[in-house]
Amino acid sequence: MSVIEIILPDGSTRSLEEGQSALDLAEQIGARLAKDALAATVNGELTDLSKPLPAGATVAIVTPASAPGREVLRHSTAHVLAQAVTRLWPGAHYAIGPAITDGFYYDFSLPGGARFSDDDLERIESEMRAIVTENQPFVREEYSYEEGLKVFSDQPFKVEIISGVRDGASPEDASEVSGSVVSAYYNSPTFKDLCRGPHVPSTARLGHFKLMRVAGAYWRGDEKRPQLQRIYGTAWESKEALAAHLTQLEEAEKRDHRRLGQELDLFSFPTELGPGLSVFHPRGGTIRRVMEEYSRARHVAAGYEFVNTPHITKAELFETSGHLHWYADGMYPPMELDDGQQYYLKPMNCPFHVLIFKARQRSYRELPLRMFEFGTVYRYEKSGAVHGLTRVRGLTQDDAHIFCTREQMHDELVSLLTFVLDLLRDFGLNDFYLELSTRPAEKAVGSDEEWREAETTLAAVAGTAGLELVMDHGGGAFYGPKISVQARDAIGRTHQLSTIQLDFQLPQRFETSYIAPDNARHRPIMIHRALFGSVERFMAILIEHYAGNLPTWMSPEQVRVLGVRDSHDDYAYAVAGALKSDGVRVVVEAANEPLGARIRRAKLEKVPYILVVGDDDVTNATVGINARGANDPERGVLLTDFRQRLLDEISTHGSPELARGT
RNA sequence: GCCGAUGUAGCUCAGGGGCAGAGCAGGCGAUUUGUAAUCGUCAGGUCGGGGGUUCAAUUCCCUCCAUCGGCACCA
Repeated sequence: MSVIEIILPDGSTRSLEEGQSALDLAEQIGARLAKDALAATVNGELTDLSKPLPAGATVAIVTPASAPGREVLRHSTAHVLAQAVTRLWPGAHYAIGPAITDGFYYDFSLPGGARFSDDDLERIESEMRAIVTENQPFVREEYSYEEGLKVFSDQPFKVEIISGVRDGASPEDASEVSGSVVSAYYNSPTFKDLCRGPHVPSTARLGHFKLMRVAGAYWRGDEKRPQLQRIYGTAWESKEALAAHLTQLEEAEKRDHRRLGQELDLFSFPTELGPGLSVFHPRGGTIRRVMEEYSRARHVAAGYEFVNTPHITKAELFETSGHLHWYADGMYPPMELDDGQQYYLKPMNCPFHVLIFKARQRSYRELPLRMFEFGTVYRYEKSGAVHGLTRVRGLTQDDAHIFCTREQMHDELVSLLTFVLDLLRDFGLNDFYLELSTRPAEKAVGSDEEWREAETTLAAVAGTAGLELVMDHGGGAFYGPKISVQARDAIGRTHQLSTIQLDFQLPQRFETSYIAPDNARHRPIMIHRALFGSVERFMAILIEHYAGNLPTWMSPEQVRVLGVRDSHDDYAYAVAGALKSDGVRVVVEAANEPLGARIRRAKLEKVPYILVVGDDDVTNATVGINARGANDPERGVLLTDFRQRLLDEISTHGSPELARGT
């Protein structure tokens, strides 16, 4: 028997006999590692523990508490889910069941069109636990196409996958069916699944999982194909890791903007108005006003002109722009007037801004011409799509359109991108990456040359930001490609925020022109851009980012003053008056209740600064400061000092508690 | 739009074929408080809407609406 050398991740080498596996390697390294081992990476590729190792390979043992380890155990848990379902619903067809972030899912079609209900999850879960107890091995088998089709002849989704790869129709599945080899895993004589693997050695290695919910999902993600029953679950390497994940889900729920919007009295969705139509209460209205005022000031400084346009328009405008052709389904149906004229609620502001450009003849001297508007638009979102403030039917965009020459566009885009990122940072977001969305396969107008030029320009501009750039092929608008700024929030979720779109098409459709130095008409190009995207959605993202603890400059109520007894109320009002003269949003709550109760209420309302004033403060012109997120209150701070601290914090958009990490 | 779940007071929730419940919030009164809940009292409801079964429906059935979790969609 010949001996082979294996390289470990730290560069050291080990000798194994030919034909030995990663499990043998793990045993050689240590009993504990062998016990932990789930799978291996061989030359960077995940494989089963039992697979014989090739000579000279770099091998790492994959253990549960690692990203690849979790992926393997989640994927294996998905198989156990499928087996449990086939036991409980004989004749069930299973489609695909991958590992996903934090868990896994599996899609099924049940006999007789049966559907899972929430109660079924419990039954399925206990069946899964039985399978885990049975300690079933995962055994890999490989077949030719024809054998594979025979083995899975009673599973139509598997047959479709195998024959799709064989016929070259669905190359995306090629990894499950590599080359001409179909791979499958058996757990028991009764359950097998088409799968590229790898898997844990046995079901006994699983167990820290929980089924989360059932959902409908279209086969192949295609609305026109059958809807399957999807079960989502989460799975982890240990009881503790599972518990930590469930706790984290609860924490995320606590910062849900819909919940905080209710608790902090910011906004609501009166059922009288209809789905996706929000109203902002005074506190939410203040946050919104501060956001908008700050944005306006920055846009003025950046050379934008402010325009206003109506909410409805004749159909013709959106026929010319092309929106009606592509997006009629997403628009509110037209109002028909007596003379047969149709009017639409606007879903976009751009054509209006084009008309402003066209209102008179333009000279090259005016370019770049930057038109800004907080434009409220209405989109008929499908009923299942509306979601809090993040997906609504009436929204306000911080929308602007820049008209410039082709020569200007590159520099204009570069300075625009800087402007965008600076503004987002001022709102406390600072972890970004960029996405470049290119020409859609079908929904697109314009020539290949124009698209190429636009995409090349945007790619060059994106490169100047020094940020990670991700490609989103085919994700552009029908009239042009876009750069979008993606931001990670405080709990690591990413949100698509600002978009910058380059558009050669609308100026043509509207026959827009300016007079150039050569005294001839030239076509401007247009840049569409929104920084918040939608004011409503941006506010929702900020609320969740800060868990409702908005930085002082944005807080609806910045300071609340509490007298210890009602004999201190006069002083409390005097303190409030001084702060009000500084432009601070301050409220006094009179001493009708014990101090502790009033403090508690102010804390629950997430007021950044609670000032408590008593005898000492009246005498010494001081205040007691109980700052949001701070551990201990400060006593006896001179009012003049507090005013200065507060004004500094507000003007620098500071968030001391975020800095403290609370 | 599709699949599943949920809808009881302003909010959070209990109840389950036979008189509608709690805590918080709210009104009134008392209490005068130094850093996260003072006490008392009062009021508050077509049990999401409509239809059906029943002697009787908030409860069971159907349907519509809304919300939640997904899928699809997202200019």
